[in-house]
Amino acid sequence: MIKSENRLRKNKHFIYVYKHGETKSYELLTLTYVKTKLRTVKVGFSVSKKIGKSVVRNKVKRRLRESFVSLLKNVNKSYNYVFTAKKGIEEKSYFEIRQNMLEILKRNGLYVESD
RNA sequence: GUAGCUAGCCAGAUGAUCGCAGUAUGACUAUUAUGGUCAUAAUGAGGAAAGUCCGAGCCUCACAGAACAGGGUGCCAGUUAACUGCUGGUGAAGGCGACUUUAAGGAAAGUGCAACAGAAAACGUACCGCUCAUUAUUGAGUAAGGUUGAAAAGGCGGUGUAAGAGACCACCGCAUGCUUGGUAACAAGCGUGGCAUUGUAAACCCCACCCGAGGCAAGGUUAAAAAAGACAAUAUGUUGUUCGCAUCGUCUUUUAAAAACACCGCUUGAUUGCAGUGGAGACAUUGCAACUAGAUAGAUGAUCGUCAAAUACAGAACUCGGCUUACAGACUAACUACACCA
RNA sequence: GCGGAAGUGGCUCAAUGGUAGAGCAUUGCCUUCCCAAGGCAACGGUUGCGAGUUCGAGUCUCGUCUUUCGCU
Repeated sequence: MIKSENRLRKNKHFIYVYKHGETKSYELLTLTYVKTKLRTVKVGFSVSKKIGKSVVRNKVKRRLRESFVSLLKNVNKSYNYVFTAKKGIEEKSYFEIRQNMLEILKRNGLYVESD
Protein backbone atom coordinates (compact mmCIF):
# COMPACT_ATOMS: atom_id res chain seq x y z
CA MET A 1 0.00 0.00 0.00
CA ILE A 2 0.92 3.60 -0.19
CA LYS A 3 2.54 5.23 2.78
CA SER A 4 0.69 8.08 4.35
CA GLU A 5 3.26 10.66 3.30
CA ASN A 6 2.54 9.84 -0.34
CA ARG A 7 -1.22 10.35 -0.07
CA LEU A 8 -3.42 13.31 -0.61
CA ARG A 9 -5.26 13.64 2.67
CA LYS A 10 -7.73 16.48 2.61
CA ASN A 11 -10.50 17.72 0.47
CA LYS A 12 -8.77 21.06 -0.06
CA HIS A 13 -5.73 19.32 -1.52
CA PHE A 14 -7.93 17.62 -4.04
CA ILE A 15 -9.58 20.93 -4.82
CA TYR A 16 -6.16 22.53 -5.30
CA VAL A 17 -5.13 19.85 -7.77
CA TYR A 18 -8.37 20.10 -9.69
CA LYS A 19 -8.13 23.88 -9.85
CA HIS A 20 -4.50 24.27 -10.93
CA GLY A 21 -3.71 20.98 -12.64
CA GLU A 22 -3.87 19.64 -16.17
CA THR A 23 -6.31 16.91 -17.05
CA LYS A 24 -5.63 14.06 -19.47
CA SER A 25 -7.83 11.11 -20.24
CA TYR A 26 -7.37 7.57 -21.48
CA GLU A 27 -9.52 4.44 -21.77
CA LEU A 28 -10.20 3.67 -18.11
CA LEU A 29 -8.67 6.59 -16.24
CA THR A 30 -8.59 10.34 -16.09
CA LEU A 31 -5.36 11.81 -14.72
CA THR A 32 -5.10 15.25 -13.18
CA TYR A 33 -1.59 16.37 -12.21
CA VAL A 34 0.06 19.51 -10.91
CA LYS A 35 3.68 20.50 -10.27
CA THR A 36 4.78 21.09 -6.68
CA LYS A 37 7.88 22.32 -4.89
CA LEU A 38 8.21 19.28 -2.71
CA ARG A 39 10.16 16.26 -3.87
CA THR A 40 7.56 13.76 -2.61
CA VAL A 41 4.89 12.27 -4.81
CA LYS A 42 1.36 12.73 -3.53
CA VAL A 43 -1.46 10.74 -5.09
CA GLY A 44 -5.19 10.45 -4.65
CA PHE A 45 -7.83 8.24 -6.18
CA SER A 46 -11.38 9.21 -6.92
CA VAL A 47 -14.01 6.54 -7.60
CA SER A 48 -17.49 7.94 -7.87
CA LYS A 49 -20.79 6.33 -7.03
CA LYS A 50 -21.46 5.82 -10.72
CA ILE A 51 -18.93 2.98 -10.76
CA GLY A 52 -20.88 0.78 -8.37
CA LYS A 53 -21.63 -0.09 -4.80
CA SER A 54 -19.23 0.32 -1.93
CA VAL A 55 -17.77 -3.14 -2.38
CA VAL A 56 -17.01 -2.47 -6.04
CA ARG A 57 -15.61 0.97 -5.37
CA ASN A 58 -13.30 -0.32 -2.66
CA LYS A 59 -12.07 -3.07 -4.96
CA VAL A 60 -11.28 -0.59 -7.73
CA LYS A 61 -9.48 1.70 -5.29
CA ARG A 62 -7.36 -1.16 -3.99
CA ARG A 63 -6.34 -2.16 -7.50
CA LEU A 64 -5.49 1.42 -8.40
CA ARG A 65 -3.37 1.80 -5.27
CA GLU A 66 -1.56 -1.46 -5.88
CA SER A 67 -0.89 -0.47 -9.47
CA PHE A 68 0.55 2.88 -8.45
CA VAL A 69 2.79 1.31 -5.82
CA SER A 70 4.35 -0.95 -8.43
CA LEU A 71 5.04 2.09 -10.62
CA LEU A 72 6.02 4.48 -7.84
CA LYS A 73 9.79 4.20 -8.26
CA ASN A 74 9.84 5.55 -11.78
CA VAL A 75 7.17 8.24 -11.56
CA ASN A 76 8.25 11.86 -11.83
CA LYS A 77 8.44 12.93 -8.23
CA SER A 78 7.74 16.63 -8.48
CA TYR A 79 4.07 16.26 -9.29
CA ASN A 80 0.85 15.55 -7.43
CA TYR A 81 -1.58 13.18 -9.10
CA VAL A 82 -5.29 12.44 -8.92
CA PHE A 83 -6.62 9.41 -10.77
CA THR A 84 -10.34 9.39 -11.51
CA ALA A 85 -11.91 6.10 -12.50
CA LYS A 86 -14.17 5.92 -15.54
CA LYS A 87 -17.09 3.65 -16.04
CA GLY A 88 -16.13 0.16 -17.15
CA ILE A 89 -13.11 -0.12 -14.90
CA GLU A 90 -14.95 -2.36 -12.48
CA GLU A 91 -14.91 -5.20 -15.00
CA LYS A 92 -11.16 -5.04 -15.66
CA SER A 93 -8.49 -7.09 -13.93
CA TYR A 94 -5.52 -5.78 -11.99
CA PHE A 95 -3.12 -6.21 -14.92
CA GLU A 96 -5.30 -4.32 -17.33
CA ILE A 97 -5.61 -1.44 -14.91
CA ARG A 98 -1.84 -1.40 -14.32
CA GLN A 99 -1.17 -1.38 -18.04
CA ASN A 100 -3.64 1.45 -18.47
CA MET A 101 -2.02 3.52 -15.76
CA LEU A 102 1.43 2.97 -17.22
CA GLU A 103 0.19 4.03 -20.63
CA ILE A 104 -1.37 7.26 -19.41
CA LEU A 105 1.75 8.21 -17.47
CA LYS A 106 4.04 7.48 -20.43
CA ARG A 107 1.93 9.51 -22.82
CA ASN A 108 2.28 12.59 -20.69
CA GLY A 109 6.00 12.19 -20.04
CA LEU A 110 5.65 11.52 -16.35
CA TYR A 111 7.18 8.04 -16.38
CA VAL A 112 10.96 7.91 -16.27
CA GLU A 113 12.43 4.76 -17.74
CA SER A 114 15.19 3.21 -15.67
CA ASP A 115 16.82 -0.11 -15.07
C1' G B 1 -37.30 -43.25 -2.13
C1' U B 2 -40.11 -38.76 -3.57
C1' A B 3 -42.41 -34.34 -1.96
C1' G B 4 -42.67 -31.19 2.09
C1' C B 5 -42.35 -28.68 6.99
C1' U B 6 -39.69 -26.67 11.29
C1' A B 7 -35.26 -25.42 13.91
C1' G B 8 -30.07 -24.69 13.85
C1' C B 9 -25.06 -24.03 11.76
C1' C B 10 -21.03 -22.49 8.13
C1' A B 11 -20.18 -18.19 4.78
C1' G B 12 -13.89 -20.80 1.45
C1' A B 13 -9.22 -23.20 3.62
C1' U B 14 -3.98 -23.22 3.30
C1' G B 15 1.59 -22.12 1.79
C1' A B 16 5.20 -18.41 -0.13
C1' U B 17 6.66 -13.16 -1.47
C1' C B 18 5.40 -7.85 -1.28
C1' G B 19 2.21 -4.16 1.27
C1' C B 20 -1.76 -1.19 4.91
C1' A B 21 -4.11 0.11 10.06
C1' G B 22 -4.08 0.85 15.17
C1' U B 23 -1.88 -1.65 19.71
C1' A B 24 2.33 -3.65 22.67
C1' U B 25 7.68 -4.23 23.28
C1' G B 26 12.64 -2.87 21.84
C1' A B 27 16.30 0.15 19.22
C1' C B 28 17.68 4.74 16.87
C1' U B 29 16.62 9.92 16.25
C1' A B 30 14.66 14.86 17.42
C1' U B 31 12.28 17.95 21.02
C1' U B 32 10.13 22.39 26.27
C1' A B 33 6.41 18.76 25.31
C1' U B 34 3.59 15.96 21.66
C1' G B 35 6.49 13.17 18.05
C1' G B 36 9.33 10.55 13.69
C1' U B 37 11.87 6.10 11.61
C1' C B 38 13.08 0.91 11.86
C1' A B 39 12.47 -4.14 13.80
C1' U B 40 9.53 -7.96 16.19
C1' A B 41 4.84 -9.91 18.00
C1' A B 42 -0.15 -11.12 18.06
C1' U B 43 -4.72 -8.77 16.07
C1' G B 44 -7.80 -6.55 12.04
C1' A B 45 -15.46 -6.21 8.61
C1' G B 46 -20.99 -9.13 8.52
C1' G B 47 -25.00 -12.66 8.81
C1' A B 48 -27.00 -9.39 7.17
C1' A B 49 -21.86 -4.49 8.65
C1' A B 50 -27.27 -2.89 4.11
C1' G B 51 -32.35 -0.35 4.37
C1' U B 52 -32.92 3.44 8.41
C1' C B 53 -38.57 0.88 9.74
C1' C B 54 -38.87 0.75 15.35
C1' G B 55 -36.76 0.80 20.51
C1' A B 56 -32.81 2.01 24.02
C1' G B 57 -27.95 3.67 26.00
C1' C B 58 -24.87 8.17 25.85
C1' C B 59 -24.61 13.80 25.21
C1' U B 60 -26.72 18.96 25.11
C1' C B 61 -30.90 21.91 26.10
C1' A B 62 -34.46 22.95 33.39
C1' C B 63 -31.43 16.17 36.68
C1' A B 64 -37.46 17.80 31.40
C1' G B 65 -42.48 20.70 33.83
C1' A B 66 -48.16 21.54 32.49
C1' A B 67 -52.34 22.03 28.88
C1' C B 68 -54.05 21.68 23.92
C1' A B 69 -52.52 20.11 19.13
C1' G B 70 -49.88 16.07 16.70
C1' G B 71 -48.08 10.95 16.41
C1' G B 72 -47.95 5.73 17.80
C1' U B 73 -49.91 1.07 19.81
C1' G B 74 -54.59 -2.03 20.15
C1' C B 75 -57.22 -10.51 21.80
C1' C B 76 -54.87 -12.53 26.76
C1' A B 77 -50.66 -13.67 29.90
C1' G B 78 -45.56 -13.32 30.28
C1' U B 79 -40.50 -11.47 28.90
C1' U B 80 -37.06 -7.32 28.31
C1' A B 81 -33.09 -1.57 29.71
C1' A B 82 -36.92 -0.65 26.04
C1' C B 83 -39.89 -1.70 21.74
C1' U B 84 -44.46 -1.70 16.51
C1' G B 85 -39.70 -7.01 19.19
C1' C B 86 -39.81 -12.03 21.32
C1' U B 87 -42.25 -16.43 23.96
C1' G B 88 -46.58 -19.22 25.34
C1' G B 89 -51.81 -19.39 24.81
C1' U B 90 -57.16 -17.97 22.84
C1' G B 91 -60.23 -16.94 18.55
C1' A B 92 -60.30 -16.74 13.08
C1' A B 93 -58.32 -18.23 8.12
C1' G B 94 -55.38 -21.77 4.96
C1' G B 95 -53.26 -26.84 4.30
C1' C B 96 -54.67 -34.39 3.64
C1' G B 97 -50.80 -33.45 7.31
C1' A B 98 -46.19 -31.80 9.86
C1' C B 99 -47.40 -26.74 10.29
C1' U B 100 -48.21 -21.64 8.69
C1' U B 101 -50.58 -16.72 8.70
C1' U B 102 -53.16 -13.15 11.56
C1' A B 103 -53.25 -3.95 12.20
C1' A B 104 -57.77 -9.51 16.24
C1' G B 105 -60.81 -3.00 20.93
C1' G B 106 -65.60 -0.16 19.90
C1' A B 107 -70.79 0.24 14.54
C1' A B 108 -76.51 0.65 20.80
C1' A B 109 -71.60 8.05 21.46
C1' G B 110 -71.92 10.73 16.89
C1' U B 111 -70.94 11.88 11.50
C1' G B 112 -69.99 9.99 6.63
C1' C B 113 -69.95 6.31 2.50
C1' A B 114 -72.32 1.84 -0.01
C1' A B 115 -71.10 3.31 -7.88
C1' C B 116 -74.07 0.45 -11.60
C1' A B 117 -78.10 -2.82 -11.23
C1' G B 118 -82.34 -3.66 -8.25
C1' A B 119 -89.05 -2.85 -5.68
C1' A B 120 -85.87 -1.86 -1.70
C1' A B 121 -78.78 -0.55 0.25
C1' A B 122 -81.15 1.34 6.25
C1' C B 123 -86.37 5.53 10.93
C1' G B 124 -88.28 0.75 7.37
C1' U B 125 -90.04 -0.44 1.08
C1' A B 126 -93.33 -3.80 -2.70
C1' C B 127 -91.75 -4.27 -9.46
C1' C B 128 -93.37 -9.23 -11.15
C1' G B 129 -96.24 -12.17 -7.76
C1' C B 130 -99.71 -14.97 -3.99
C1' U B 131 -104.73 -14.76 -1.33
C1' C B 132 -109.53 -12.53 -0.22
C1' A B 133 -113.20 -8.90 -1.46
C1' U B 134 -115.02 -5.94 -5.45
C1' U B 135 -119.03 -1.38 -8.75
C1' A B 136 -113.75 -4.67 -12.84
C1' U B 137 -110.30 -0.83 -11.28
C1' U B 138 -109.36 -0.66 -7.19
C1' G B 139 -109.10 -1.93 -1.69
C1' A B 140 -107.16 -5.09 2.18
C1' G B 141 -103.74 -8.94 3.76
C1' U B 142 -98.86 -11.01 2.74
C1' A B 143 -93.42 -11.43 1.76
C1' A B 144 -93.48 -18.26 0.10
C1' G B 145 -91.26 -17.74 -5.00
C1' G B 146 -88.79 -14.59 -9.08
C1' U B 147 -85.48 -10.51 -10.88
C1' U B 148 -80.44 -7.25 -9.21
C1' G B 149 -76.12 -7.10 -6.58
C1' A B 150 -70.14 -7.93 -3.24
C1' A B 151 -74.03 -7.73 0.38
C1' A B 152 -81.40 -8.43 0.65
C1' A B 153 -83.28 -8.88 6.87
C1' G B 154 -81.58 -15.82 10.60
C1' G B 155 -80.76 -21.21 7.59
C1' C B 156 -83.03 -26.08 6.37
C1' G B 157 -87.26 -29.27 7.07
C1' G B 158 -92.11 -29.63 9.01
C1' U B 159 -96.87 -27.83 11.51
C1' G B 160 -100.09 -24.18 10.23
C1' U B 161 -103.07 -20.75 6.96
C1' A B 162 -107.63 -17.81 2.45
C1' A B 163 -102.51 -16.92 1.07
C1' G B 164 -98.52 -16.45 4.25
C1' A B 165 -95.25 -15.30 8.21
C1' G B 166 -90.25 -17.75 14.28
C1' A B 167 -96.99 -17.53 14.42
C1' C B 168 -95.44 -22.66 16.38
C1' C B 169 -91.87 -27.22 16.54
C1' A B 170 -86.96 -30.17 15.85
C1' C B 171 -81.74 -29.33 14.56
C1' C B 172 -78.10 -25.46 13.59
C1' G B 173 -76.58 -20.17 13.94
C1' C B 174 -77.00 -15.42 16.74
C1' A B 175 -78.00 -12.55 21.23
C1' U B 176 -78.41 -12.83 26.44
C1' G B 177 -78.43 -14.86 31.84
C1' C B 178 -76.36 -18.41 35.14
C1' U B 179 -72.95 -22.44 36.45
C1' U B 180 -68.26 -24.97 35.88
C1' G B 181 -62.98 -24.84 34.21
C1' G B 182 -59.01 -21.32 33.25
C1' U B 183 -54.49 -15.83 36.13
C1' A B 184 -56.87 -14.13 31.56
C1' A B 185 -58.32 -14.01 26.35
C1' C B 186 -61.88 -17.79 26.17
C1' A B 187 -64.12 -22.71 26.30
C1' A B 188 -67.96 -26.23 27.82
C1' G B 189 -72.83 -27.08 29.85
C1' C B 190 -77.90 -25.53 31.22
C1' G B 191 -81.79 -22.02 30.54
C1' U B 192 -84.19 -17.67 28.16
C1' G B 193 -85.23 -14.62 23.83
C1' G B 194 -87.36 -14.70 18.73
C1' C B 195 -83.44 -11.99 15.68
C1' A B 196 -85.70 -4.95 11.72
C1' U B 197 -79.40 -4.50 16.34
C1' U B 198 -76.93 -4.57 7.49
C1' G B 199 -71.74 -3.68 6.20
C1' U B 200 -67.52 -0.39 6.45
C1' A B 201 -63.19 2.32 11.74
C1' A B 202 -55.87 0.01 6.72
C1' A B 203 -63.40 6.49 6.44
C1' C B 204 -63.60 10.56 10.17
C1' C B 205 -63.93 9.20 15.02
C1' C B 206 -64.59 7.11 20.41
C1' C B 207 -62.12 4.43 24.42
C1' A B 208 -57.54 2.63 26.91
C1' C B 209 -52.26 3.04 27.21
C1' C B 210 -47.57 5.38 25.51
C1' C B 211 -44.53 9.57 23.37
C1' G B 212 -40.34 16.69 25.61
C1' A B 213 -36.69 18.11 21.40
C1' G B 214 -32.30 17.40 18.80
C1' G B 215 -28.58 14.11 17.53
C1' C B 216 -21.31 11.72 18.10
C1' A B 217 -21.11 16.59 12.12
C1' A B 218 -24.23 15.40 19.76
C1' G B 219 -20.99 17.56 23.02
C1' G B 220 -16.24 18.80 25.27
C1' U B 221 -10.51 20.09 25.79
C1' U B 222 -6.04 23.28 24.32
C1' A B 223 -3.96 28.60 22.48
C1' A B 224 -5.23 33.73 21.13
C1' A B 225 -8.55 38.68 18.81
C1' A B 226 -10.88 43.03 16.26
C1' A B 227 -15.06 45.77 14.31
C1' A B 228 -20.30 46.81 13.74
C1' G B 229 -25.32 46.23 15.43
C1' A B 230 -29.69 44.84 18.84
C1' C B 231 -31.94 44.95 23.62
C1' A B 232 -35.16 46.47 29.46
C1' A B 233 -38.78 43.19 29.97
C1' U B 234 -37.25 42.41 25.83
C1' A B 235 -33.84 38.87 23.71
C1' U B 236 -32.11 34.04 23.71
C1' G B 237 -32.42 29.25 25.52
C1' U B 238 -34.26 23.51 19.57
C1' U B 239 -40.89 20.51 18.95
C1' G B 240 -46.59 23.66 16.42
C1' U B 241 -49.45 27.09 20.08
C1' U B 242 -50.09 28.85 25.17
C1' C B 243 -48.19 28.82 30.07
C1' G B 244 -44.14 27.96 33.18
C1' C B 245 -38.78 27.84 34.04
C1' A B 246 -33.46 29.40 33.20
C1' U B 247 -29.66 33.08 31.72
C1' C B 248 -28.04 38.98 32.34
C1' G B 249 -23.57 41.61 29.35
C1' U B 250 -26.12 38.53 26.53
C1' C B 251 -27.02 37.67 21.56
C1' U B 252 -26.39 38.39 16.21
C1' U B 253 -23.34 39.53 11.87
C1' U B 254 -18.46 40.17 9.40
C1' U B 255 -13.09 39.20 9.22
C1' A B 256 -9.13 36.10 11.27
C1' A B 257 -7.05 31.83 14.18
C1' A B 258 -9.45 27.19 11.42
C1' A B 259 -13.74 24.07 7.79
C1' A B 260 -6.94 22.68 12.83
C1' C B 261 -2.69 16.69 8.40
C1' A B 262 -5.11 18.46 16.71
C1' C B 263 -7.03 15.63 20.93
C1' C B 264 -11.13 13.49 23.95
C1' G B 265 -15.91 11.31 22.95
C1' C B 266 -13.93 5.80 20.60
C1' U B 267 -14.63 0.93 22.32
C1' U B 268 -14.76 -3.30 29.19
C1' G B 269 -19.80 -3.72 27.14
C1' A B 270 -27.79 -4.51 28.97
C1' U B 271 -19.94 -7.91 26.02
C1' U B 272 -18.37 -12.98 24.39
C1' G B 273 -17.55 -18.40 25.39
C1' C B 274 -18.35 -22.80 28.47
C1' A B 275 -20.89 -25.21 32.49
C1' G B 276 -24.76 -25.41 36.28
C1' U B 277 -29.67 -23.93 38.35
C1' G B 278 -35.04 -22.07 37.73
C1' G B 279 -38.87 -21.86 33.81
C1' A B 280 -43.31 -25.06 29.00
C1' G B 281 -40.64 -21.02 26.47
C1' A B 282 -38.90 -16.04 25.52
C1' C B 283 -35.69 -15.28 29.42
C1' A B 284 -33.50 -14.87 34.31
C1' U B 285 -29.53 -16.08 37.50
C1' U B 286 -24.74 -18.27 39.49
C1' G B 287 -19.64 -19.81 38.66
C1' C B 288 -15.17 -19.96 35.69
C1' A B 289 -12.52 -18.00 31.62
C1' A B 290 -11.54 -14.22 27.70
C1' C B 291 -10.55 -8.97 25.84
C1' U B 292 -11.89 -9.83 20.17
C1' A B 293 -11.33 -3.53 14.36
C1' G B 294 -11.36 1.64 15.74
C1' A B 295 -10.00 4.12 10.31
C1' U B 296 -10.71 9.81 8.94
C1' A B 297 -9.75 10.47 0.77
C1' G B 298 -11.12 6.45 5.13
C1' A B 299 -7.18 0.22 6.56
C1' U B 300 -8.26 -6.84 4.76
C1' G B 301 -5.14 -6.06 -0.99
C1' A B 302 -1.66 -7.87 -5.18
C1' U B 303 1.05 -12.05 -7.45
C1' C B 304 2.19 -17.43 -7.78
C1' G B 305 0.72 -22.37 -6.00
C1' U B 306 -2.33 -26.62 -3.56
C1' C B 307 -7.22 -28.44 -2.02
C1' A B 308 -11.42 -32.35 -8.69
C1' A B 309 -14.11 -27.46 -9.86
C1' A B 310 -16.28 -22.83 -8.12
C1' U B 311 -17.23 -18.40 -4.57
C1' A B 312 -23.50 -15.71 -3.56
C1' C B 313 -25.35 -11.26 -1.15
C1' A B 314 -22.24 -7.77 0.34
C1' G B 315 -17.58 -3.37 3.33
C1' A B 316 -17.57 -1.20 10.39
C1' A B 317 -17.67 4.99 10.83
C1' C B 318 -20.61 6.38 18.68
C1' U B 319 -22.73 1.67 20.65
C1' C B 320 -26.37 -2.06 21.50
C1' G B 321 -31.62 -4.90 21.00
C1' G B 322 -35.03 -6.06 17.17
C1' C B 323 -37.63 -5.84 12.32
C1' U B 324 -37.29 -5.82 6.96
C1' U B 325 -34.84 -6.83 2.50
C1' A B 326 -30.54 -9.45 -0.56
C1' C B 327 -27.99 -14.21 -0.86
C1' A B 328 -23.97 -19.12 -4.47
C1' G B 329 -23.24 -23.40 -2.16
C1' A B 330 -22.66 -27.00 1.97
C1' C B 331 -24.11 -29.51 6.52
C1' U B 332 -27.03 -31.30 11.07
C1' A B 333 -31.51 -32.74 13.75
C1' A B 334 -36.81 -33.53 14.62
C1' C B 335 -41.42 -34.19 12.24
C1' U B 336 -45.43 -34.95 8.12
C1' A B 337 -47.82 -37.10 3.59
C1' C B 338 -47.54 -40.70 -0.26
C1' A B 339 -45.29 -45.13 -2.50
C1' C B 340 -42.46 -49.63 -1.97
C1' C B 341 -39.88 -53.60 0.95
C1' A B 342 -39.39 -56.63 5.52
C1' G C 1 -25.02 10.74 9.29
C1' C C 2 -30.09 12.92 9.62
C1' G C 3 -34.71 14.43 7.31
C1' G C 4 -38.37 15.28 3.20
C1' A C 5 -40.74 14.65 -1.86
C1' A C 6 -42.05 12.09 -6.39
C1' G C 7 -43.04 7.68 -9.62
C1' U C 8 -49.82 7.29 -14.52
C1' G C 9 -49.54 6.27 -22.84
C1' G C 10 -43.25 8.09 -26.43
C1' C C 11 -43.23 13.48 -23.64
C1' U C 12 -45.90 17.12 -20.17
C1' C C 13 -49.65 16.52 -16.69
C1' A C 14 -55.24 15.29 -14.73
C1' A C 15 -58.44 11.91 -12.10
C1' U C 16 -64.02 12.14 -4.81
C1' G C 17 -62.44 4.20 -3.34
C1' G C 18 -66.86 2.74 -8.61
C1' U C 19 -65.65 2.20 -17.05
C1' A C 20 -57.99 5.36 -16.23
C1' G C 21 -58.49 10.87 -19.26
C1' A C 22 -56.45 15.71 -21.71
C1' G C 23 -52.72 18.25 -24.77
C1' C C 24 -48.45 17.34 -27.83
C1' A C 25 -46.27 13.22 -30.59
C1' U C 26 -47.26 8.60 -33.95
C1' U C 27 -50.41 6.19 -37.90
C1' G C 28 -54.54 6.42 -41.50
C1' C C 29 -58.23 9.28 -44.21
C1' C C 30 -60.18 14.27 -45.86
C1' U C 31 -58.48 19.10 -47.58
C1' U C 32 -54.05 21.12 -51.26
C1' C C 33 -50.65 21.05 -57.54
C1' C C 34 -47.22 19.83 -53.02
C1' C C 35 -46.07 21.02 -47.81
C1' A C 36 -47.68 23.35 -43.33
C1' A C 37 -52.03 24.66 -40.67
C1' G C 38 -57.06 22.68 -40.09
C1' G C 39 -60.95 18.59 -39.74
C1' C C 40 -62.27 13.24 -38.73
C1' A C 41 -60.73 8.69 -36.73
C1' A C 42 -57.30 5.03 -34.79
C1' C C 43 -53.12 3.22 -31.99
C1' G C 44 -50.71 3.41 -27.47
C1' G C 45 -51.47 2.02 -19.89
C1' U C 46 -49.57 -4.97 -15.55
C1' U C 47 -51.00 3.43 -12.92
C1' G C 48 -42.41 1.61 -10.66
C1' C C 49 -42.66 -3.52 -8.21
C1' G C 50 -44.74 -7.11 -4.30
C1' A C 51 -48.36 -8.04 -0.52
C1' G C 52 -52.73 -6.62 2.47
C1' U C 53 -57.71 -4.03 3.82
C1' U C 54 -62.28 -3.71 0.85
C1' C C 55 -67.74 -6.32 -2.87
C1' G C 56 -64.21 -3.28 -5.71
C1' A C 57 -57.65 0.19 -5.06
C1' G C 58 -54.21 4.86 -9.58
C1' U C 59 -56.40 6.46 -4.74
C1' C C 60 -56.12 3.52 1.87
C1' U C 61 -52.02 0.52 4.73
C1' C C 62 -47.24 -2.09 4.84
C1' G C 63 -42.75 -3.60 2.46
C1' U C 64 -39.41 -2.77 -1.59
C1' C C 65 -36.86 -0.36 -5.93
C1' U C 66 -35.54 4.01 -8.60
C1' U C 67 -35.11 9.23 -9.05
C1' U C 68 -34.65 13.75 -6.64
C1' C C 69 -34.29 17.83 -2.86
C1' G C 70 -32.67 19.86 1.88
C1' C C 71 -29.47 20.11 6.57
C1' U C 72 -24.51 19.24 8.47
